[in-house]
Amino acid sequence: MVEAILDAAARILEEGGIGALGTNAVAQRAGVSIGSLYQYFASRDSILAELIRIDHARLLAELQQAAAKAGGRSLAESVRLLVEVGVSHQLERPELARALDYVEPTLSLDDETVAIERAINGIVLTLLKASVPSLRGRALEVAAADVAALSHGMIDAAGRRGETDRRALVERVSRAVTGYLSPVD
Amino acid sequence: MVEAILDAAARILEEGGIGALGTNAVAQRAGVSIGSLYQYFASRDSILAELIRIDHARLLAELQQAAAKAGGRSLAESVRLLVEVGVSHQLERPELARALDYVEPTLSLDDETVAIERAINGIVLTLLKASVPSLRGRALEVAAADVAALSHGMIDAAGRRGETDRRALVERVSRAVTGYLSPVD
DNA sequence: GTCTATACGCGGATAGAC
DNA sequence: GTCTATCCGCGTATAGAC
Repeated sequence: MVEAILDAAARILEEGGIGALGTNAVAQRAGVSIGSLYQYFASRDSILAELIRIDHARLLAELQQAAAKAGGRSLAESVRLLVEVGVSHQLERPELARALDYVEPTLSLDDETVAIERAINGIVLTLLKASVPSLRGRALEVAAADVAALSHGMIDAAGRRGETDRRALVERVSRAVTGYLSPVD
Repeated sequence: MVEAILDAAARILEEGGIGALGTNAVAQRAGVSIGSLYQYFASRDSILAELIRIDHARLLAELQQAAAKAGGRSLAESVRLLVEVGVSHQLERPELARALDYVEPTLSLDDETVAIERAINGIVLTLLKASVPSLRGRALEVAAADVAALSHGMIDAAGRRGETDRRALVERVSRAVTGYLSPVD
């Protein structure tokens, strides 16, 4: 039931954007009544918050796997592994990812989601710390934010253009990241 | 009058996001009645479209100036000049820029706005064509889209974090762009 | 637990007075 | 041309039957 509602909400989001996500639409799409929906979700926003939590949790798990695999390898290889995760995650459902990205800052997220986001940021920080020792303190944090933002920007734009060649995209994003980092080193 | 309405709409957008932009709110903020508003704008969306048109026209004008100034200089210097324009444009009113960015794809824009966007893209294409001769055809277009997207991603994220040091940001974005392009050359 | 029916408010848009 | 008043539809959320 909860599953059906979240699934319906995700589909509506990627087809019509945030403006199309109404409780009536979700209930109808999920094949349940509006009354039943409100037994499992307190509000429309709580549906969105749950979608975000699940999405981020999946991303974190994939990143942790990739980070474990990257342990000890070169910066270029490590970057590639993490970028692969980001690309796959975003290109799987580009419209959905984009809609969630937009709405996320406007929502009050629960503690668990906040913790997940901190953990994701931590993975990038750890990688940079290990691979680019000259980066420390605030410069390290800025660099982590920058590589995340430039990767995300490129991947999101590629998704909007309908790009489907993940290999090529991974290649270009990895190049941008290492290019950004190399003069620092 | 038109001016007052657009100004009010812009302020509401940057304070409350797209969800707060209602015709009633705009009219009240502008100090005019809802009836008068509808004499100058056919719908809520037409207000948004006009905001976007004006914003893009200003950006284009600034980019054209920068491109003229960049003529003949090195790739690094040319990139820096254009990035400076992008950073200044976005950091002037970060929330507004972000809201317009999001809503833009969902609107049906008039021909003039479309032409402006093509012209903006053309400036980047021209720069890359002149500075990186090895880029041609589709690879050139992809590279232009990539540098625009990675710049925009970094600048937008910096704006969201409240970063105000434009020099430092210009420096980092320029580094990312040239880093992305250098292995191609 | 799930349904139908409905209350409630809000936002877009219009009518008509001045 | 600008105003006030209002219509209308939609979306959230709830009440109450089954």
